Amino acid sequence: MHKPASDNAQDIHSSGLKATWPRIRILRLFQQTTQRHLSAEDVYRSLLADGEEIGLATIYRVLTQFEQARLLTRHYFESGKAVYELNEGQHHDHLVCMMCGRVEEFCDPEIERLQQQIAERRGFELREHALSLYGVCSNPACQAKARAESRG
Amino acid sequence: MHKPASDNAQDIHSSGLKATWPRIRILRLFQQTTQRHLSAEDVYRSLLADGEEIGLATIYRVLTQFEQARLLTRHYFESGKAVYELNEGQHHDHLVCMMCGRVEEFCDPEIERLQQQIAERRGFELREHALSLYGVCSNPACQAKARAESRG
DNA sequence: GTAGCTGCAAATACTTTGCATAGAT
DNA sequence: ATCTATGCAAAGTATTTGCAGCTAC
Repeated sequence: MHKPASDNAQDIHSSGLKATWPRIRILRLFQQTTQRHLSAEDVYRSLLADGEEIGLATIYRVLTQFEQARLLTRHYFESGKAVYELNEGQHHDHLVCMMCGRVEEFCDPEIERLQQQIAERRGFELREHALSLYGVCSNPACQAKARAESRG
Repeated sequence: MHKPASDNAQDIHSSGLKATWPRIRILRLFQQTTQRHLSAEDVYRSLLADGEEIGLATIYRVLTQFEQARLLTRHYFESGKAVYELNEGQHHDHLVCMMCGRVEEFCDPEIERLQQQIAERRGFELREHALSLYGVCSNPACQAKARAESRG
């Protein structure tokens, strides 16, 4: 049985999940989109725009399963709603623009080391962490918006 | 007009809010409780247990106002629901036990400095940040629970 | 063939809002 | 007296679940 080079069905299958069409499409979306961080609603609308009508309930279920299978990771970003991103093994943190919502990623080994040290010193066995920086990005539109808000 | 030494009505009043009974009780709860981080529901139940029946809607409104007035700060802690804590001016980050939910606070100037540096380097004007470490605390019950879970 | 998956609709959890009444200054 | 706050109930968003039919293996 031959499979296309970029077939993600294997990734799904090796997580103990059946390689169904909705799952293949959802995973592919994360692999191909330029917008790395997507909410359930974002996924629903993206697929719909692509001609795939997949029920929201299914999307929520699949995102949860993918997170448990460590294909995706989940974040909250102070927004009260979850966003997911492709888990590519390498840990990283986030820098979020409060004006346009753009998210950049970074990883600072020194910060990682200090975190580990802090946890140890307090008798915690560190399992994971979330560091998000919020600010205003270099886009002039964002800076203008920020000024307008502070006047507001 | 005299007021008791620890009267928090002033704090409320100087934020442009009327010093009403619900507000006084809610702020006092944060000032006196040992559990620093409370959700709206937590506040509702604490006050109820104390004989104060204050509507949930009011609690949500007051928490939002207090946050805007910078008397409280809000966090999400990856839980999908907001928790608030007293804002005592000094910034700090959080260390959360994934087993018992206990939250410790810490502040590491070196991490703060590195964050600032990372934001600058990418042209972001840093406004705020959230760093939460998740792990298992030193309580033996938590460690046992962690082992049980990993056995699945 | 069968265990596991999907869609739908209903349920749940958290939070916000409209409106009439009550309260603070 | 006036402007604001509260309580209730209803609406809104985000997410989960029960169930009957469909699909991958």
